[in-house]
Amino acid sequence: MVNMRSPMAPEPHELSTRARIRAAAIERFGRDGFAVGVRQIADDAGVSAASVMKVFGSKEALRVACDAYVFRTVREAKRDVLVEPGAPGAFLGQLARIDEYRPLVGYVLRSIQDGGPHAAEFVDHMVADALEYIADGVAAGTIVPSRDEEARARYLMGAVFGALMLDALRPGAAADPGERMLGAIERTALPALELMSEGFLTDRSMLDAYLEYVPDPPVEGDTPEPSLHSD
Amino acid sequence: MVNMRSPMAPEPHELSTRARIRAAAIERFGRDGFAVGVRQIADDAGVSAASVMKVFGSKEALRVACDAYVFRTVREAKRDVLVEPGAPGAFLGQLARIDEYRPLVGYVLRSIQDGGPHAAEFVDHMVADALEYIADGVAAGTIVPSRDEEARARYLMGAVFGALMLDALRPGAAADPGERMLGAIERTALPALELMSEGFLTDRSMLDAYLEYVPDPPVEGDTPEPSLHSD
DNA sequence: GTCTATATAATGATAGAC
DNA sequence: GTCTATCATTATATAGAC
Repeated sequence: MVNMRSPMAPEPHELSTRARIRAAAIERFGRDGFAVGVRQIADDAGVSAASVMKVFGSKEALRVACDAYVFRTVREAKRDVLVEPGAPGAFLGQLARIDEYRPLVGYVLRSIQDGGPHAAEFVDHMVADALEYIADGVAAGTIVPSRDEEARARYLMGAVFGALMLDALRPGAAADPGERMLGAIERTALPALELMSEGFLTDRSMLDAYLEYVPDPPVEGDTPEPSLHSD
Repeated sequence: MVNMRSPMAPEPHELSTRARIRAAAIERFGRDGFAVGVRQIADDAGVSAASVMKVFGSKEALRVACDAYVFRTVREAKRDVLVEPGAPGAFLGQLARIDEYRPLVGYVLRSIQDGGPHAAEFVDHMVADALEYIADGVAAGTIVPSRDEEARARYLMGAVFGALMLDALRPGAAADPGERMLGAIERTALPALELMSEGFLTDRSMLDAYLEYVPDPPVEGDTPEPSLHSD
């Protein structure tokens, strides 16, 4: 295993004040949203609100620091995951470790829910990454090609975060704030895998009707005819 | 056609103060989120902030009134849509009318993003409705059955709202706040229909691996065997 | 009923002692 | 560097004139 420590605790015995505040902020922002006060974060970190301002300068600067840390850590984690080949066993093995990244995923989800430029950057980068992985799968023959790969990658990203968002709203979800991540994956994995493996509609009449209604993809740029058309 | 007027303007020539404020609040809440101030809503409605408070009592009460109105209107709209049989032509015909409901959909999306009990109620009801429609499709043979219908209905709802959420974040989306709804549908319909009609993975090894990993659905309560099973 | 003016509470941010 | 105490702003909400 490449990385045993939790991504939230770079030094278990002692963290710098800056790192401790940042970890508390990621946790709070992810759990309660960005409207949470600096005093709450300061309390969680065991310092005063004035110290938070001294260290980071402003609440916005604190958020930017959280963004940068989450962005970098998630990126490294994804690289680690992709070192393993895409066999189903490895896929399931990674699932068991995802709880370590629960605060990070919660932060990203909150950022997307909040909207704004921070979220747009997160999303654009994740969509770009997903496009690469999906292209590899298409080339390897494990993934069905799409008429608009970018739109599909974006849709799948939206499905992932939308499922997490709605799972957090299910009856009795607010009671246990620590549980979320793995439980949400488990409740989401089955329908997602079913949909991806077995589909949803039994025939293509809806898709064909739409393709006739809009012959070429409504994307702004290019790719009007993917190479896989055979009619 | 059952309802030609926009659902936001019950009386084009003159609205009551209460209805005018409520319409402005739905628009603002949906566009900018619930952190928007009462002053902004009052300005949009052409009244003072004090009048808003006089009429509704509090900002929370205003939001509750908006919730109730949106909930009721969306419910009526869905019933109108379902009067038509589920043919692809009717489906596409309804798409052309969805822009009328853009403020309502925007409000619901914001409510879900915001979280809390309001959103939970919206979602639970929509999932329950989706369960019915999907059950009809499964019975009619147009929809593939699932091992956990409720989890799938919830996942599909999450995919819809997640796609809308991410579409609002795409590069250059904030510039034209009025465009959103139909454009988002168009950019989302193709990958959604592809996924539902043609699937995503070319074989079932991932799904089978998951089913071996977790043989029975991880739902908390009941419905291990819905009555529509025929085995 | 609608307004102006104000009360009250919470926020981000700053000053200055230690 | 960290704290207590405070400022300035903004939010919801209220009081009272017209």
